[in-house]
Amino acid sequence: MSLRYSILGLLARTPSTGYELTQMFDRSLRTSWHASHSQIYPELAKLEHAGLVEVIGRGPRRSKTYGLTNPGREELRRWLVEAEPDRAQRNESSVRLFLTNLLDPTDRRTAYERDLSHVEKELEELKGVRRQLQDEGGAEVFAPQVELGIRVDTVIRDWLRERIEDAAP
Amino acid sequence: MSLRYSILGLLARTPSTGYELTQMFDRSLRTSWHASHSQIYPELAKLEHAGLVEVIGRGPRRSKTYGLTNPGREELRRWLVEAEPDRAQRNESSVRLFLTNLLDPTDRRTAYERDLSHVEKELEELKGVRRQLQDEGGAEVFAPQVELGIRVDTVIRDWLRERIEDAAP
DNA sequence: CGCATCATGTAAGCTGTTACATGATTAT
DNA sequence: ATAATCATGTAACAGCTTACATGATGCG
Repeated sequence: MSLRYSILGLLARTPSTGYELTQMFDRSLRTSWHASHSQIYPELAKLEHAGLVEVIGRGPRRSKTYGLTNPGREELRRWLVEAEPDRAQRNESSVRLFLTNLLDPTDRRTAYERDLSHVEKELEELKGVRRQLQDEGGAEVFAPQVELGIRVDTVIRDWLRERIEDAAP
Repeated sequence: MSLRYSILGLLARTPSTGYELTQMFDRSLRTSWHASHSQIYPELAKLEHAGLVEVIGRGPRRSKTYGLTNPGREELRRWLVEAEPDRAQRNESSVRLFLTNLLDPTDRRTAYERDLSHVEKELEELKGVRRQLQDEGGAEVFAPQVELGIRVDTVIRDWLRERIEDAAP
């Protein structure tokens, strides 16, 4: 159900086209929920059918801008506050971090180094976003979420550095 | 593919029955990858067919203990070291953490407090596991992973506390 | 003997991925 | 013109969930 509510959540902030939602999933939500356009367009159609979103404008190239309806806003609120969260996770990176310890020291080091450079890159990106938000000076709703991403990535980065040092001669 | 490799990873440590694997997914891997028995049994059958695991013993109640074959061990290594990681995430808790900021202050507080008590519980559990490992004194392979879980949960806990304080009068 | 738990499986339906397909608009 | 990117969709297949189904063993 997260796809559905992620879409409602993004539309709660700004009315958007399916194409724009696809980009937002790639940018803001990529560390929470991944979705591609082939899933987003059909889901938007279902949500419209259910009366939770509606087309509030049409632009060039047959683009349709969707916005939340009041029932949509209420349904999002209900899910966030009242629905029992599904804590089940499915995170390949985390599986890898878990299993990498089974490798021999050389392979382990290779794997951890690859992960480290990825996390370092992601950290830089997030810090870039934070800087941008600070420069804009506005009260961006998702600023704390960016901060959380930075802190989590920092913890992972430091842990990876320790693992690599432990493996050193 | 993570299910497949998670199973290979667990079997690399200890030969196990499908039932035992189901429990391990629930305990050790629950923060990385969730899987239920209805997925695990068919996957074991596929892995056996592919020659990556084999039945190395039979116990009471028709139980079958599976172990890794050499090709299985090699395939696990290949995946961990050579395969390009899929970084896409799909984590409902994270979606909730992200979208909760859209709620009005009262609802937001409710949602964050529910999350906080969940994380605090999970943290206590992980610290219990760490204590156990220390008491055993052995060199448990997954001790660093437990440590990482504790650090990540600590960061999330502190972030949630800040969010709740920010919302306070 | 009855209940809990161990233990394994299957099937229908939903969710997600990859690939295919098409057309509109803008920039060079 | 033509290439890039904007923009929306569909279809086949793989992965996952929920529910159904069955039987064995150990304990009180």
